[in-house]
Amino acid sequence: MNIAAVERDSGLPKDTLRVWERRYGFPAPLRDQHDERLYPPEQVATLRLLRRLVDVGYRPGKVVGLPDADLTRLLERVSGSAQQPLGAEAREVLALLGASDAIGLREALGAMVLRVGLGDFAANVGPGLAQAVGAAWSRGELEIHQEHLFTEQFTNVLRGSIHMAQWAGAPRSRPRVLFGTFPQEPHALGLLMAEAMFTLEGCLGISLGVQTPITEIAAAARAHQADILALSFSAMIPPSQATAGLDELRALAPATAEIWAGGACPGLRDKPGLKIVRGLSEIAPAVRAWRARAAEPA
Amino acid sequence: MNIAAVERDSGLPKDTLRVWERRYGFPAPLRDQHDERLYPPEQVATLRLLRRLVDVGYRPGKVVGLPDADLTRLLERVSGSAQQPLGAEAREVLALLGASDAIGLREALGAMVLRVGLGDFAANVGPGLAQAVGAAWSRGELEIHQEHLFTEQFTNVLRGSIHMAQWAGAPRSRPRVLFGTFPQEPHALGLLMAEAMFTLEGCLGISLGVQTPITEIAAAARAHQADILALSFSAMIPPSQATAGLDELRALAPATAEIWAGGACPGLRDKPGLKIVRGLSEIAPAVRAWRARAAEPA
DNA sequence: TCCGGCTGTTTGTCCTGGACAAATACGCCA
DNA sequence: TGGCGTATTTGTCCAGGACAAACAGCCGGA
Repeated sequence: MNIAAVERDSGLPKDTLRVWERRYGFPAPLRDQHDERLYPPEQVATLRLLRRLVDVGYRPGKVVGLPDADLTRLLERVSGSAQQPLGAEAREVLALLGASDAIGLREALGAMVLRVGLGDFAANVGPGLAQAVGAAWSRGELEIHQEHLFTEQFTNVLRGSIHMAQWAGAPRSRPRVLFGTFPQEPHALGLLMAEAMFTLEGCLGISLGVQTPITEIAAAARAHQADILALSFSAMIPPSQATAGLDELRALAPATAEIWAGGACPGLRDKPGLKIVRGLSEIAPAVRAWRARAAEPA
Repeated sequence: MNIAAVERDSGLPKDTLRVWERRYGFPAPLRDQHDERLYPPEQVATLRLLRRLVDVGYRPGKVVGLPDADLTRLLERVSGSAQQPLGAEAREVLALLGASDAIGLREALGAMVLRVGLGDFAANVGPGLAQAVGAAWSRGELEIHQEHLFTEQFTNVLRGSIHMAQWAGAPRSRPRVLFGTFPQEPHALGLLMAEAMFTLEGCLGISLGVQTPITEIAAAARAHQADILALSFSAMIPPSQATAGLDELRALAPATAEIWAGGACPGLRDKPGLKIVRGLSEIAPAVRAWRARAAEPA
């Protein structure tokens, strides 16, 4: 793999890959006949581990260069604290994915929504499933195509449920919420789960889908007279980019629109005009608080 | 805007921005107190125009450095030649997008499906709408966020219709069809329209979503015992990459699985084990032919 | 004991200018 | 007109230097 492929795969910018090599002696890629870096697959795998450790707060100088075994141990210590014993739902989903049973998977997910309700599903079960699938993938127990299958079926079930929720209950009302992700963020799952939570609260939601340029999110906020811009971040996105992008959006968006950011991206902080939503279950009370604020001055 | 922000916004890599400046004298960013590039907004807008011209085949050396008026004229010439008179549906959709009426748009698309039927919608109306929206965007009549809104609502309506179609009619049967796109191809619309056509023919469809690595598509073909691998290509993807990828997939996938490729990518050709589907309405007869072939040797 | 400010170190990102392979255009000949 | 070999264009890579922002560690005061 050449350096551009590794950048895509590991999420580490080319400059960082080169400077790590210079400073820490790792990665140590081979060279092709034209002296360009060629990364062996196992080094790319190690880089993925390092990326995750750095994301959770380890400093590169302390961990780059350590053998894989140590890195895995550190990661387990981190995720061990966050790791719950897998719920029955997660076990069922992993079993169906292992068997490549697409239809069974869709039916199982649909049944879960019906059993626990959309709110509980989107706020608790869904994130748990996504985390379990991601963890299984990073342990090598799932192939990429099985993760794709999960994403696809999960998306379908959630979209269908949101669609039904839009017609149920009271007619849609304010706040008008605009959903989107930044250009570097291709993951739609977090956005969809947030959309479900807002919809259940009776908000009027409009989604721009993933990977919308920041200037365009701001323009859409004006066009749709949005009250809230809801942005979703996965752990994949570098926190520095997320923060920089949020600052840029805050400068460009109308002052009447609040910006709410959430997701698995660590290191985000509240600022004037920017609200960090730490979990999906915070959305419902936050919407009620918004409505109280909106009613007050009137 | 610094160079990283411009890379995000224009889609042009940092290296390319610097080398254009060195070779063509444009962009000509200001410098901050630490000699780092600062791009004024109007240069970023010009870079977006250039990006689009390069994407449709112009060579950077010929267009970088030209004044904005010339670039706009060239862009108009490109989109003008492909322009057909707009149907009533397209005019309605463009009007709703212009008004940023998300709810009206969804209702209009839903009504279209009901009026002409899913098959006609997916095979004829849908591609026409997508083309009209793309053309309006390249003429500068639509903003990016309005195109995103269209994609999102179109996707929702189509997914909902496919979901209904799966429960209607005869129970799903072979061929088992696996849907996907190559890693460089992020567009899901073509794939969804194809999924609709196959579903209407009673096929058992399984989607991997977009941007699945080729090795993973092949692995999924085995896991799901797929009869047909359906790949979708937009005009964005370089034909050389598409051909190379299809050859690789043919080599990796099980011989029992046929590969069907379709979409707006020019220059694709039939080969042994590879079928090019030139239009969505070809899918129905092709599925019937597959079934006839499958029944014959038995 | 805890907290806020100060200082030294770490780290990511930017810089220049050079190089070359792949893609594309061009000229030539059949 | 169409196929083929050569010339040009173009994107991406390289090295090694620089510096600001983020961070850790220390210290003194409440």
